[in-house]
Amino acid sequence: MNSVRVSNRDFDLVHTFDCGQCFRWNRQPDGSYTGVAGGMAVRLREEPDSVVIENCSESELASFWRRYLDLDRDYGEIKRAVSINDLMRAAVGYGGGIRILRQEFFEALISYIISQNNSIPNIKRVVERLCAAYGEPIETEWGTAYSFPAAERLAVLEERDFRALGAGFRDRYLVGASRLAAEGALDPEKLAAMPTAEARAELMKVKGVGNKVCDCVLLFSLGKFDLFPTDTWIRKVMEESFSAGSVSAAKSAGEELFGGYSGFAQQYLFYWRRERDKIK
DNA sequence: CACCAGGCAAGCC
DNA sequence: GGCTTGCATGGT
Repeated sequence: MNSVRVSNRDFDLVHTFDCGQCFRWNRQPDGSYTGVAGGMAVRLREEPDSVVIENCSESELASFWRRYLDLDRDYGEIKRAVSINDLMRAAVGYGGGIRILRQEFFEALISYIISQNNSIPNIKRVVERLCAAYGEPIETEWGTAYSFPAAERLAVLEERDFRALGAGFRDRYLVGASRLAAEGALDPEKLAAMPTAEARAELMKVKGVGNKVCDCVLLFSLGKFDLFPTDTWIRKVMEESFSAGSVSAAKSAGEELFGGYSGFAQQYLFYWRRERDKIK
């Protein structure tokens, strides 16, 4: 099996894959992470001076994984820029190996619709069932993996099919979003090219996509780093540390404080605050 | 049993 | 614009 080696500078597998931005990267007993993207299944492993990507060729690294893993961005610069106070220095110190993945648009859209009023373990469970039921199988050395289903595949489903996967009341949103995407009404390249505010307005026309889901999709799949997705955890931390209590106040405060680095700051804060709560 | 989980739409004001 | 309520499902 071929593998490639990349720098581990500002890149930690636990931080990146368990910070909450993605739902389909799974930590293995040996500490490696397996996942699927771009129709490819790979395994990442940390070594003392590098990260090894297994089941990946140099050309696959160059054409896909380098961008997906955001390996060409200078996170040292980002971390300096968002370290505006003691809280942010603590959060950056805690999750300093986070990289914002460039996830595929349709996968992010469906996953974050499922995420609303849901718990992360349950989100992962439902997404995994969706892939096992409707994705393409990929045979690997560590078992059968499944790609995230194409929009065309999900567009023929009915509400009851999503309900059978445990999606609950989000079933009708998933039907609608899948059909819109399959029709080409949601073109990720067009959305990516739009100014952030316009892309938000466009994506929020989808039923089941509100402020928070919209921001997560645009941040985690289209690189709209000027967004500060504000969920219960971020609202909490902004209330505690920046006295911005409401969701809208927290979001605008975050975006004013961090500007084009809002998405990175949000992710350091989210990971730090949520892990801190877990330990207690 | 109640309450919460990476919220949202609809119905009010 | 902002506020309230119901919502499938699984966990504590």
